[in-house]
Amino acid sequence: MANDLTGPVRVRFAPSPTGFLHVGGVRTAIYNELLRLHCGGVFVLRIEDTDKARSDEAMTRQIQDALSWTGIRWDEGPFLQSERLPRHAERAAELLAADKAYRCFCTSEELEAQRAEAQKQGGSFRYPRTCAHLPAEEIARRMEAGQTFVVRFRAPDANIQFLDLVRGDMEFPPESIDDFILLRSDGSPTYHMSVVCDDIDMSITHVIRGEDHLSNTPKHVPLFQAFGSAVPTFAHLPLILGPDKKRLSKRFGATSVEEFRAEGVLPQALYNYMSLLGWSPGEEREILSREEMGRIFDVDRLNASAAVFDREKLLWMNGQYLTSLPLGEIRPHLDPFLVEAGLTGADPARLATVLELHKSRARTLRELVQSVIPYFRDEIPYEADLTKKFLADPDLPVHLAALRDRFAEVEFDKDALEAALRAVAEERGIKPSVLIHPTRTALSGANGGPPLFDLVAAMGKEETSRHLGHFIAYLRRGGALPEPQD
RNA sequence: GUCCCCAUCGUCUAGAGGUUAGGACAUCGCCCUUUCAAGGCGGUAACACGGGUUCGAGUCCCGUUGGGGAUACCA
Repeated sequence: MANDLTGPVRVRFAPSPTGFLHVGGVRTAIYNELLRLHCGGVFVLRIEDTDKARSDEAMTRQIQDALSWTGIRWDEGPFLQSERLPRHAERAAELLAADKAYRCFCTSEELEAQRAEAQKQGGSFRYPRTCAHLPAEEIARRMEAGQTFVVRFRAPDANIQFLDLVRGDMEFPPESIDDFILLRSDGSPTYHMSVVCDDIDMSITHVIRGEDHLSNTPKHVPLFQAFGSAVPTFAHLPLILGPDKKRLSKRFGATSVEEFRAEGVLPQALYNYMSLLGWSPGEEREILSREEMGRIFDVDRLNASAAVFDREKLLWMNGQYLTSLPLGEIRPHLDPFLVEAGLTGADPARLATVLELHKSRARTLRELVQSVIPYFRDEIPYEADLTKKFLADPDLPVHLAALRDRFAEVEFDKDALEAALRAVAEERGIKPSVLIHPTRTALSGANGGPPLFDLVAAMGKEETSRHLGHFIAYLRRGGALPEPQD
């Protein structure tokens, strides 16, 4: 059970397609990928779709899309577990033939009653091995009579040991498991049978999965051994919690990849943030690419305690990526938001300019696109509490009119515009800021944003003049809405 | 109920017996600045509790408390 991480590994991510890929799943996939990136080897994608009632093809597709979008690449698969069921049953039959498993004729009802009784006595229920040693003739007789049976694993009576990279050497007493079911009465394999069989067939060396599987592992280990197969090394990742320290739920916002995507989170940011939830790179840098993390990934630095998902930090990190990534790289992710905002027809050059101006000011792609909408509007909506102080200055319309006239005469680059505005201010004996703030409102309707002269230059001569004209008229009307046109 | 896992600032974490307990998000203040961000500088803020072991414990052991997981012919 040496922690041998020197050679290539074979890892797998095995989600159930029962819904959207949630953040816990992505993180598991990421750690699998990082180990594969670090050690070399193969990353297998396996879809555990054996619960037909809850799985469908669309969800399988969805999970692959979500993984791809996040930037996770697998080498083999996707393998559909549902297609391998005959193989699992065949392997279970081998155990039966080798007397490492046996037929059990107890009915669910009987067992249910026993379980209820055991609970009442204050203990846990283990299958009492009622059918563990039925004589061959008895088995034959019952089968003859058409009695249904399940196939149970003959659990060994020895301590179960395995290596968990997160928690160290694990040891469980034999009582911690019972003769669990391998094949249901309809002959279909159970989860435990399927996973172990697949992990053997796919030569998985390292099983990285959620902590909810930790208590399944004592069942899986003796099964590997019963098949005479090498037991993989495990890593059980702690769960991700919500702000209430309970299992992460929808109550506190997005929990799936598609939701974060729809909010305008970049895949790089999601990948980076998720990888840091339960693992630390051992250096103080936190903004790390997938490649860098792959290089320095070290399972010893996986954390054993559950982590609270911090949406604020994710958004901060997204802002960092938005600021540092060149526009060309984020552009493809922007398109759905541009469509949503009705900006698909916008002048591409101007769009690029204003996106550039605003991208370091937004935390999400959605925010970014929202902040850019005013540049493409005929009318800028003014907020009353923003314009109040401008309305209080009776001279302002005249000042702005003068500014508008001056702007009409200058070249539209930011230095020339700034010089022009300062000149107007000086001529009129006012501070530049008296002109700057209302101009910003006239052009954007907002009180924040990029440097004013960048904004004016991006807006262009015509639009600037028009918006200033509107604002001057608005101020002259005393803030009233324009008269309706006939 | 039983079994298992976990426990450092509000949150993510560093810390492998001797540290002024470090960083990041959030928060507060200052600087920069026409504004908003970004950035820079600084502040508030943590070893759950109780026993051991040790010259010395955030670090090792036991217990308590708290949180989580598992207890299926689900995966």
